[in-house]
Amino acid sequence: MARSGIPTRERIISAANALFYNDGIRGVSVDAVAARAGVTKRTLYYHFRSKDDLVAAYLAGRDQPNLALFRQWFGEKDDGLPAQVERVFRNLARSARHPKWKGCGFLRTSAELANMPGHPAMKIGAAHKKRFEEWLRVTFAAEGIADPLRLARQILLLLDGSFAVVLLHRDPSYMETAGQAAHALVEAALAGRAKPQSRRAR
Amino acid sequence: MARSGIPTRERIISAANALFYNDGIRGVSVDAVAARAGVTKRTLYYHFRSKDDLVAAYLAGRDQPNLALFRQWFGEKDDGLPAQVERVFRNLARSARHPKWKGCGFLRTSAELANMPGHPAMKIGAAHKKRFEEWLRVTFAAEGIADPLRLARQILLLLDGSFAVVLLHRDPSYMETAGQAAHALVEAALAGRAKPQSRRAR
DNA sequence: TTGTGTATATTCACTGGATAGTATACATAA
DNA sequence: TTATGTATACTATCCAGTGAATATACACAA
Repeated sequence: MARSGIPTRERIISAANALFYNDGIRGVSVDAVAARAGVTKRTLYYHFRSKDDLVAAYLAGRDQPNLALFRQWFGEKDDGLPAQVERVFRNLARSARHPKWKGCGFLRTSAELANMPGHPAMKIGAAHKKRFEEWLRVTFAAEGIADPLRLARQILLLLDGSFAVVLLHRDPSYMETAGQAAHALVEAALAGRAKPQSRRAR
Repeated sequence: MARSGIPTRERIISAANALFYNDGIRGVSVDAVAARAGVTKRTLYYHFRSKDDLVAAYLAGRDQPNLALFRQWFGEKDDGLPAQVERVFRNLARSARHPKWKGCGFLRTSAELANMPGHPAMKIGAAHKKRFEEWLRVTFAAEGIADPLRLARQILLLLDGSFAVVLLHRDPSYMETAGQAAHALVEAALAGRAKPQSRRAR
């Protein structure tokens, strides 16, 4: 049972989240996670079979909240597809200005574990990005865009590119540049569709 | 002096390159680099002050060859800016199909060392990407594109995005998708320029 | 109400191995 | 003989994972 109100397992994942996101996987010891969670290492190993298991749980815990945030930014206003997509980038730029921001946890973990393609964390990261891509694809398809998967992937590429570039340069304005590119690509795709559907033009 | 023809320092950097690129920075011990270079650890520490110093040398050694490769791909044929830019992505996709490919060493290192913004490797990585961006900008400016820096950054974002995405999904076709997006953005920028300069249209 | 068994949850103390970096000495060439 | 380069052997620390015991909660019988 938990010492505080929050169950032990949740506290461990929360500690892992803070530490892994900030310092990377190999940069954080299991002892450090246990200490931050206020638990002994042996307790941690009661709840998680191994460090790899803990890493997987860390990423799994970021999946839904992340997607929800993107959907929220996108849906804040119904001001047309190009503007909605661009708004995601602008909000991301705002997040990236916070000093604790360290890029995308999924991408950073996959970069660190690139030599272990079968690692559970890699699968969770890939699945997360696929879910994001699929959400974009469905959204674009509903607007009658001719090749919604291609456009979804192009937006994803700009998004993940901006994670990488901003992490390197510490200059969030790249995210606004990416947003402009995304705006242009979506607009061009809308202009090329067969019959305008359901939405007034911007 | 070197045991073989190649000087010791070069052999160490070459060993570091192979190991760090494949397994990441924290995934490789100094002992492993020394062993691969056929040198004792003490010798390594004669040539490099610390592991961080070695990491910096590893990245510095990748800077020019990388840029030269991009320039070569771009310049293979003079078939118009959009096609030239897209060819870089297609060649990159071909590289990415090799089993030893593990993304961009600069981006992966920056992802791993994201919590050490002052690390020399971060500065070298940032400088490398800036040099690439600047080469694109100059190239675009010579073609009379209105906002060459913005276009250069958008191409860079697509490129680095494809590094990240392909590393995660192990699906190089994303690079071709990125190339198509880059093609479209360059073409749109060309269409919008004031007066067509120096080059026949495609 | 009290006792008892059992599964869950947690702790302390430890192991075996890896790791970054060093003290010291030896070799070789200008 | 002095600067450069290389080797052997060492230190101090950290780290993933484990063995064995203990504590708590709860179901159920007396």
